[in-house]
Amino acid sequence: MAAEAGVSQSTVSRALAGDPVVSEATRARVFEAARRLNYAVDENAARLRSGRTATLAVVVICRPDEDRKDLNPFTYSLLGTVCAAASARGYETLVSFQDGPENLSGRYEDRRRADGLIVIGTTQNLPAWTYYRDLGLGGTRMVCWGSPFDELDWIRSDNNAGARLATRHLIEAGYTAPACIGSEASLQRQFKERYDGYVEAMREAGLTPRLVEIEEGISREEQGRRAARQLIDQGLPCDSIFAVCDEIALGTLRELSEAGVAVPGRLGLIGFDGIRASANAMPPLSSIQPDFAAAGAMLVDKLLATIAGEPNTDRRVPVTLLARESTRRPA
Amino acid sequence: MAAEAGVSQSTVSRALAGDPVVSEATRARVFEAARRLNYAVDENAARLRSGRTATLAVVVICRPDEDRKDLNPFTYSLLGTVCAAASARGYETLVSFQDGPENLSGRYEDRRRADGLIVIGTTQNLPAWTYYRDLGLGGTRMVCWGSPFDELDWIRSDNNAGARLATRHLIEAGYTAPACIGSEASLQRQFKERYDGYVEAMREAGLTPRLVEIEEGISREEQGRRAARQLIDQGLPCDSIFAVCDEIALGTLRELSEAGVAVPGRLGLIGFDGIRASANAMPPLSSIQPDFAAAGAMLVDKLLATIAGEPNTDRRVPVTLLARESTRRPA
DNA sequence: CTGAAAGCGCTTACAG
DNA sequence: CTGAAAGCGCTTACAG
Repeated sequence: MAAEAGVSQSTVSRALAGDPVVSEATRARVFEAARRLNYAVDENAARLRSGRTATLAVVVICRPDEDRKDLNPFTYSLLGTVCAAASARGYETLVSFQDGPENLSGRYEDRRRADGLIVIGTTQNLPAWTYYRDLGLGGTRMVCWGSPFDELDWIRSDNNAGARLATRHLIEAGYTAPACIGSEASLQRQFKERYDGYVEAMREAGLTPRLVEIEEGISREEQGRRAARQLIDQGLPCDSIFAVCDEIALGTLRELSEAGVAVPGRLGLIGFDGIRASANAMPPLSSIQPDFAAAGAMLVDKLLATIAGEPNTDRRVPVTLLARESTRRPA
Repeated sequence: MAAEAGVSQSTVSRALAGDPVVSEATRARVFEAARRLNYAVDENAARLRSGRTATLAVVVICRPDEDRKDLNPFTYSLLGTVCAAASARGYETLVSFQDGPENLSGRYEDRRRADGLIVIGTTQNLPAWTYYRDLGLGGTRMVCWGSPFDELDWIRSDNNAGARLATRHLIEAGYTAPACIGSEASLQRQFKERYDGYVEAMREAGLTPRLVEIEEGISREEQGRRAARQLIDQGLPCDSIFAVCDEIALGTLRELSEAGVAVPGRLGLIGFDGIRASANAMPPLSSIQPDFAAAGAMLVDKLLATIAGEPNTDRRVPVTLLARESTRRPA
């Protein structure tokens, strides 16, 4: 390659790396030769020598034995925006889906495979999150979405603002008894934050909060179904529902629909997360949507700041109201 | 590290790589030392020296300017199973989402970043597929899902069998005039295969096929909506619909639903792809589901066979019928 | 079964 | 602005 361009190996390297010190004429000659030979830099050698990997590892935590095709679509959307944000900043992404203890492995930095780690996915896999917490405490650079722990760097939706937005939307639409299907105790800490926001908005409106606590150890959809069943069995002591995530809300909606409860007539319903499937529900589900692109960008930027040893205090992804047909329109 | 274990560098390498030639006692000593020092092999150096990357690149083609969170969920599910299959075979996955010409880059092999390439994603981006076709013709080892071209290795659903399954399901349920919302000309060649299967099943039942051709250049959902609108405007000259993909079927369902057409009473509806969102539709959408895990495994296995220079003739992913509420039950 | 030595293909001080 | 040289941390013949 150096021979083809008629320069030294060093100059080839500098030209291709965009070092401004090489002359324009030389650079052109080198690029032309590279094109002729279909030459590309061996990244293994480059990375070995330079010590930089320009790669971020993205770990998606799954529920044990969960079918890969059935992951929460929220997770997939977040994966997409994380990879896009990394790419926009010149980083490639090494992606893996992990569930059981036998395939947990986050030693990307030690192995010089990546400069740091972004961990996303289901909260419902405590052993996996414990493994990654310990790794992070051991010095691996990482940022999380959905960790049940607070020790490590994380990014989350602005859950308080979103829950207040949802609750006020119900109240402004004329509902006077919004209940919340959610949890104070779930490993998914965002649920508690959303419930707290709901409680605050209710109190401010002079209304009494009502929580239907979800059951643990079953799918989100099934949680929504069972909570709806419970409300139906109690004779529907509410006129609307704020469900703390869309997957739960979709289960709730199906159960209500099968029981013949009219939405939004008899019961208004709003979820949280703004997943795409909520638009396909009937009626289309109102929701609170985080800015997905911002979420991906914030995860990547926080990790890059950590790697560079710079401060980065952004933690909350802004959210907006998606008012669709599962809630009445405000008067 | 070698000092810590009291052996040579060569022996450390052999022990950690699992070379059966090293004695059990030595291996144990090396592993113990690695644990103490928290040592991990520098993969850049290992890969440089050995020439193997144990990595597959996975490229997801997006529609230009498409929001990363709005990709067809089919694509995300396939991404998940591809990564899982690669991981099960000892390969890591370098994932990137590509759309515009400025971020098209598939030179993973040249750069020694990966041993080969799996390309999936939307068919609706001809420049991207053209780029990858040329790359493949130039010798890059790759396998595709969704390419509008036939030149390269590909894996697809068993579209003929699936379409026949769907059509016969409608006929057996008592529908006598199933139409097809699909395409003979779409870049998505799978649509033509599905239409052909529909036509065959219709002919075998002595029925006359009817195609509602989708419009190009709009989203799948919008294609479904417009086709439904067209049928409604024609006074519904059919009693059921086979839509060639779920995203189209969901658009169709929404349009029918807004127009007050009862599904499955006035019109039966079945889609294709078995995406998760179809289960959340109201009524839940019947569909043809490819075996996603098999799809991911077949893509990876075909690529690994190509890399190893071995034959691999598997191309068709088996499909099954998902009979849900959008079609009447067979008598 | 283990060790000494070569070399994978780069980047980067250092020198000019 | 360019080149000669060192060396990143491994793996792998080769020798014993």
